[in-house]
Amino acid sequence: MIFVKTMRKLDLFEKGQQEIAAIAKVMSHPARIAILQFLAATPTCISGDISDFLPLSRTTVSQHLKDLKHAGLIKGEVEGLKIKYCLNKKGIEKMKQLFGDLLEEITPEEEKNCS
Amino acid sequence: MIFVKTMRKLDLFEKGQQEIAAIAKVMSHPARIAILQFLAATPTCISGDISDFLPLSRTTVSQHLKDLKHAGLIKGEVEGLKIKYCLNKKGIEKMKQLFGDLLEEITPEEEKNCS
DNA sequence: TTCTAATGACGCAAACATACGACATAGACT
DNA sequence: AGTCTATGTCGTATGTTTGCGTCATTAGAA
Repeated sequence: MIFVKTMRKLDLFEKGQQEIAAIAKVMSHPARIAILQFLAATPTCISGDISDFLPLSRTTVSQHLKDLKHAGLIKGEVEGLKIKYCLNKKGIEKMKQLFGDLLEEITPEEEKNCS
Repeated sequence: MIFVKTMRKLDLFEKGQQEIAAIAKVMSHPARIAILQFLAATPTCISGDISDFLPLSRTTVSQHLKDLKHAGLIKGEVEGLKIKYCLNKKGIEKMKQLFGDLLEEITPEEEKNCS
């Protein structure tokens, strides 16, 4: 493997670090947060009225949905012409555990503080 | 405010969504995760042997440290020529709470699942 | 069959992130 | 003063993300 100066070096890190970074990246845009919240709050797993709900074009929302789906945080289910989206319990749980473990690991103990 | 086609629309979202997205963005690179873990594991808040520890150039690590500092997750303290870095308890706690609240909010209840 | 509506895929332009070498600075040590 | 060392800043090349318009597809309606 040849590394050019500007090549990303993500894979030089540990698998756990890569995993949490990947899931954090998905959460790093307010639109995707908003989509997750919308799906959590909407009892009937309604499809792309998500586009109407967000201040973004339908195309852009579709893109964000793809990212969320790819990360395993949501699921899509065809229902005639429309598509029902909803949270993927398994993916959300996974994320919860990843973040939980990390946050526990990096909780500072008082005596280690510099100032 | 004029929006060109390609302008980011981050500020069209709610403040809470922006906050969590911003903190998630900081966590979205394995190098920064690794730095936080290193600081948590190193009792003596050691400075830039972080660069030696990571498979990145000193300049790049410095950049990541700046990002973490800017996000309030770490602190730097000058000590003669060297600089002691360590976790910022307050920032870590804040992140913990933000993620905790969100994860609780988007926890799917069984009956809402599509499939 | 033909029309319409919901959606994803493709491709572009602007903005942003990553990585690094080269330079600048500032403390410590002759 | 000069020199070395630890560090940050700047510029720059390349890669990635965001946002959207346009197109193709597919399911239902007429």
